[in-house]
Amino acid sequence: MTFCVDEVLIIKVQDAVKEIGAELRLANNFTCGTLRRTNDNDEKRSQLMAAIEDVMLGIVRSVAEGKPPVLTLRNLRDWRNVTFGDWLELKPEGQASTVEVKFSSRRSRAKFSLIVHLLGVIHRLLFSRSTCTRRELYYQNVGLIGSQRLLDSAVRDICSLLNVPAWDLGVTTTSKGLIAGPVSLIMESGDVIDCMTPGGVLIPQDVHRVVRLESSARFVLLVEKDATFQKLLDEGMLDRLGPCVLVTGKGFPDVATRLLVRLLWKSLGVPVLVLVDADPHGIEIMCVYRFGSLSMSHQADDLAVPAIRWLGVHPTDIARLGIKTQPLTVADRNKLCKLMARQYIIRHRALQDQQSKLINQDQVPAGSVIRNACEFSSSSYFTFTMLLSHI
DNA sequence: GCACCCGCGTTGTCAATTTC
DNA sequence: GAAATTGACAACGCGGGTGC
Repeated sequence: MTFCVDEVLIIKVQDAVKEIGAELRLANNFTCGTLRRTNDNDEKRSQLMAAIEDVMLGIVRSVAEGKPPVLTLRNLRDWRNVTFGDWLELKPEGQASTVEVKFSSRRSRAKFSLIVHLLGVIHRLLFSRSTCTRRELYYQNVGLIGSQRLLDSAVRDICSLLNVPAWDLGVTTTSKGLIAGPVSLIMESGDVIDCMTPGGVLIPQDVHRVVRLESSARFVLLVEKDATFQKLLDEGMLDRLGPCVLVTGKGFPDVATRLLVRLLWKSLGVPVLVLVDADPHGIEIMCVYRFGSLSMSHQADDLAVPAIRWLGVHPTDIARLGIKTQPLTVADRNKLCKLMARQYIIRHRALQDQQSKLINQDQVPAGSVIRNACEFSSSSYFTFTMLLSHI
């Protein structure tokens, strides 16, 4: 059988785009999307500062009345606290189970102090219209915070308490994702980030300040690993697949990457395809992009892209493509069982079937299929092509 | 007052990744 | 290899409630 790799790649990706129902755009037709109105910012900032002052006043009142102050937060670690529509969503106050952070309790006193300290820092950030990364916050007061993990947890709790995303509070995370392709990000400041750069560009950590996108892309392709991302660029896939945008979160995607993918999908209206390994972690990474995560369930409507299409590698591809495998470990099986209990897997029969297949065959690919496929030896290139032809 | 149990918070560990 | 980002879970210890 003669295989023309270029044609298969191009035709099959186009088929996927058509199948999803999006309109294909001609290469020179630019799509523009306006994302946010910046004149809302001052009003929102004032509201947030008032909300923080209310929390502080509540604490002061408790102390004045001789009562130990308590912060009541929705529990962000309980799967029973999220509902699933198109993505994971934290139940509203009154319906979600809560945790109480009490100053009177020896266990939670440190957390209480940290949250109050951070509320003060955030108030100053809002007042001065500045931003700060979590890492910067951590190093500003290592003694009080203790560990980066505690800080992350406290920031998430504050977001849940105030019911706003962290970027609205001026707290950002250092981004690690990359983007490449015919897309320009126009920032609030007027700066333009051109992503048509060899090797891609680092996704800005202030994605929330992107006010406009311009692109001729017909689809967005998410890849799990940076090695795959670089290889696809080196092989000229941006041209060979047609105008498209490549994005990688380098493993589990950070907030900025997820936010940008969501913005690309919403503003350009193009299909989003994802390429991950056929192992429990690959599936979980795909689910984080598609449905959001538990601990960020209070911000999922800004981060989840429910229209994402799983391009592969599917567990059903393992036998069909003759991929080398190794037995599932106990940890793999445990991970799969927990994944299968999640609402989004239960609701999506196709995902459930793929996971069942993985458990039943008791095999996962040996090593990274995606990475190996992108080494582009004649046989692995064939494997990669077959994956795309499967969509 | 003591023993027991449950829930919660913290810590450690593991998974993916890259950079230095 | 260490340190950084993200995700999750298990184990442990402590506090508080309950029953005797």
